[in-house]
Amino acid sequence: MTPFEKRVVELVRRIPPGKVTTYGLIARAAGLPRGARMVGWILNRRKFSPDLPAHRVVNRHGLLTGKMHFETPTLMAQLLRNEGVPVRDDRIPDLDRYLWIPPQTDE
DNA sequence: GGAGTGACACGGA
DNA sequence: GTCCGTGCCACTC
Repeated sequence: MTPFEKRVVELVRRIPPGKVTTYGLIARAAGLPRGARMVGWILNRRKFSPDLPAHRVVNRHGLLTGKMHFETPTLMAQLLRNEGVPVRDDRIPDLDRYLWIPPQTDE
């Protein structure tokens, strides 16, 4: 459990329902501006824990790239819709509208 | 030690 | 909006 992983988990847990954020933003907020891939890697290891709403994390295009890593390929989009986030064709049309900017934890 | 890979981002066409 | 090439950090052969 590296400090970076902790920050990523903390940030993801802080994402309010009905909102989503991107790997790049989380990576940057966690202190690794170029570590977007690491975020996905960490979430993949942590899988989908109740304390880790990974379904609220999408890529910069609003595409649900991580859906394949959930219990079912449709679970991710299902959870988002359940929180009020419209999902069309495995992506969020109005991403900018539901985007949540994570706070800097790199103090 | 080196090469390949991944839930990505960015710039250019 | 899309596709392609490059850079990024950490992990696994």
